[in-house]
Amino acid sequence: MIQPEALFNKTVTSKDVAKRAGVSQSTVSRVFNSPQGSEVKPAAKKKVLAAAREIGYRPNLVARGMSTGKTNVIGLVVGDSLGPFYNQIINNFVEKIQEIGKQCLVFKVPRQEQIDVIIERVIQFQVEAVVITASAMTKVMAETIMSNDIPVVLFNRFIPGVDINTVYVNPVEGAGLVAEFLHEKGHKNIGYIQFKRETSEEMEKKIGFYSKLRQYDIFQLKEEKSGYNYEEGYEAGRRMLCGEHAPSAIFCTSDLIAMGVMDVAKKEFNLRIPEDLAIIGYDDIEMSAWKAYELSTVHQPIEKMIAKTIEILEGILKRENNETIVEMIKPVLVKRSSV
Amino acid sequence: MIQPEALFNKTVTSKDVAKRAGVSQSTVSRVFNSPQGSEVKPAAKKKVLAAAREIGYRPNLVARGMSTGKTNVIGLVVGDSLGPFYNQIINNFVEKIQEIGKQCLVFKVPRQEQIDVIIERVIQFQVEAVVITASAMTKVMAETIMSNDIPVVLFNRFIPGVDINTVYVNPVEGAGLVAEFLHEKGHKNIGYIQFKRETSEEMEKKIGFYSKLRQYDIFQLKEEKSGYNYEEGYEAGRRMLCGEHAPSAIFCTSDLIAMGVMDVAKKEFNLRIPEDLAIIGYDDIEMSAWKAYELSTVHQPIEKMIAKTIEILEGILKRENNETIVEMIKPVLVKRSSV
DNA sequence: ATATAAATTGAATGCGTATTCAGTATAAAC
DNA sequence: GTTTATACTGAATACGCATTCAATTTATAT
Repeated sequence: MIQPEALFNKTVTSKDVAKRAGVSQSTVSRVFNSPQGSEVKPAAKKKVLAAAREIGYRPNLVARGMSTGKTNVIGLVVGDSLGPFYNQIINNFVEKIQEIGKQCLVFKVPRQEQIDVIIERVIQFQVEAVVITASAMTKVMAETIMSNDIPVVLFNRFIPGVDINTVYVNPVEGAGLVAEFLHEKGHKNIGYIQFKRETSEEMEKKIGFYSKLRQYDIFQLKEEKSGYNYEEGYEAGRRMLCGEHAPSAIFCTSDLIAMGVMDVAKKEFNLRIPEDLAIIGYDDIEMSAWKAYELSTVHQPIEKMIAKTIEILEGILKRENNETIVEMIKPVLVKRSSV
Repeated sequence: MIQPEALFNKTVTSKDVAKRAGVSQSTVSRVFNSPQGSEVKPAAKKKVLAAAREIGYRPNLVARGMSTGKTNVIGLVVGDSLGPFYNQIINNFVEKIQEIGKQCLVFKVPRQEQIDVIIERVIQFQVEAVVITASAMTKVMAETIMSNDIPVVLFNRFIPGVDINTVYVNPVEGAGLVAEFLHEKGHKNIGYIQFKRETSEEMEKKIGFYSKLRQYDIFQLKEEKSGYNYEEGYEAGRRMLCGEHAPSAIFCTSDLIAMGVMDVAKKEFNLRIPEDLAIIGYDDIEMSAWKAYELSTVHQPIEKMIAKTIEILEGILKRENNETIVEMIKPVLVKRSSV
C-alpha cells in the first residue's frame, strides 16, 4: 500500500531520515552539523546520508535558525536608487556575502520617511548583521538596531560621535582633491552642481570643496542643483551655462550629472571639452572611462570598501572583536581628458 | 533588585509581553495577527500593545515562519552580472516585492557550474516563491525547486515544453524587428555582434535575426563575438570594421556592446553615425537615450515585465490560481538617430 | 430571569532543528 | 577478565510563535 506521505509530497524532515536510517533524530542532526562529521560513527553516518539522499532531505534553515539563533542572513539596507554606483554595490555585496556562506536579504528605503518601518522589519527578520548604505540612517535608528543585538556596519555613511562600525571614503577629502586639481589647472571661475537632496555625503563634499577653494582665494562660484541622473544633469548644465559668468570648469558631485552636463555643453553650447569647459565628476562609475566622455572623477574604491566591510562582518560573526572598527579609505583622483 | 534579564538584554518574546499585560501568550499572538485585531477585546488589546511598547517587543519572523510555514521571503536568483540591465532588474524587484509585504533574498549564480549549489540553498531557505533570471537555469533544476513545493517564475528566460510560470520578451521577435528595420533602411551588408556565451536568449536572437534577413534575401553578414560590456564591444567593433567588406550597419545584441562599437567607429575609423555606419542595440538601457549615443535599440519593458511577475507572485501567494501562466510581452523597436 | 448563541480567552500542542544529559557500547589500561 | 576512560547514541527539551480545542465570559433572544 502506498504511503499517503509519498502522494502529497510532505516536507521531508530529519525525523523521516532518522526513521528510514534506523537511528534517532539527534544522530541525523549531528551528521549534518558536527565539525568534521566526526561525532558520529562512520557506519551510522553512511546510513543517514544514504537515507537522506533517497528521500531528498534538506535541512530546514528556518528551523535551524529558530534553534540556534543564527539565521545565516545578512541584511543590506539601501536607499532610494541613486544610479549605477549603488546598483553595483548591491550586486557586489550579494556576491561577497554569499561567498562567506551567508545570504543577503535586501531592504530598500523607498522614501526617507519610511526608514523606521524598514528598520523594524530588519529587526524582525533576525538578520545576523546589517550593512547600511542608506543615507537616511540616523544615529537613533542605528542604535535601535544595535540594542536588539544586531551588529551594524555603516557603508559610505559616517555618523559622527557614534560607536558604530563604519567603512567610508571621506567626501570632504575627495571634494578637496577636485578643488586642488582645478586650482592647479588655473581655473578661477568654477561651477558647482550638487545633488538636490541634502544628504550628509553631499554636505561633506560641499565643505571639502569650498574650504579648499577658499584657501586658494577662489570665491567666484556659480551653483546649481540636480537629481541623481543624466537628464537632470543635462538641464542643470544648461542653466549653469546660460547667461553671464559662465564658468570655465564645473564640478558635479556625481558622474551621472557630469555626463549630462558634458552633453549639453557640446550639443547646445558648442563647447569643446576641456578647452572651453572642464568637467569633473564623482564616483568613477564604469561609463566615466568610456571614449565618449573620458571624465575626470573621484574614484571610490568599491572593491576595497566591500572587502573591508566583509572583513568586519566576518569578525562580527565569529564574535572575535568587540571593538568598533572605523575604516576610512582614501579617495583617488582619476585624471582623464575632460579637464 | 534589578532583574538579570534587564542587564543582558535578552530577546523579548510574546511570553514576556503576556506576563506584563496579565494575559496569555495566545492573546498576545492574536493581537499581532488577527485580521483587524478583532478577535481580541479592546481592553485586552490595549493592555497588550502597551506592554509590548514598553518592553520593546517585536514579533520574531523566523519563529512565525516556523509556525506558519510562511517565511515572507521571496527568492531572487540572478546570473552573473550582465551589466546595468540586470542590475536595474534586481533593484526594481527588491522594491516591488517589498511593496507586497515580502522581502527579497538574493541568490547570485557566480558561475554556471555552481547553479546546483545555489538551488539547494534556495530550497533550504524556505522561500515562499522564487523568481529566476539566471540563464543557466535548466528544466531539471526548476523542477527540483517545484518538487519542494516552491513556486517558480522564470523571468526573461523561456524553457520550452515545461510547465512553469514565465514572463518574457521574445528575443526572436525583437531581433526580427531589427532585421526588418535595417532592411527598410536599405542595408545589405550587415554586421552582427553577439554575446560570446551561448545563452538561450542569445540563440533566439540569432534565429530571429537571421531568419528574417533571409526572407529579404540578405546573406552578406560578418560576425563577431563580445563580452557583455563596453570594452569588449569596442574591441569587437574594431575587428569588424577592419579589413574588407566593412558593413554599413551593425546589430549588437546588447546596448553596452553597441556603445563600444559606436565609439570605436567614431574615434578610430572616423565614421559618422548613421551616415557611414548604422548601429542598433538591444535592451534599451537608460544610457541609450543619452545625447552622446542616441542609440536605436529594442526596448524590453522592464516595468511591465516586473509588474506582471509580481502579479503572478501575488496569485501564487494567495493560492488563487493553480494554472501556469506564461506571459509573452512584445518588444518595441525604439528608433533613435543611430540608424 | 432563563436559555441559547456568540465572542473571548487560555492551556496545550506542533513546526524542524540543535543540544543537553544520561545511558550504552566500545576501546584502553591493568 | 575486570576496571576505567572514551566514543556514540537517544530521549527529552527549548527556540518563539500560531493555532486548535475546550472552557469561560458576554451578548442576544425568549
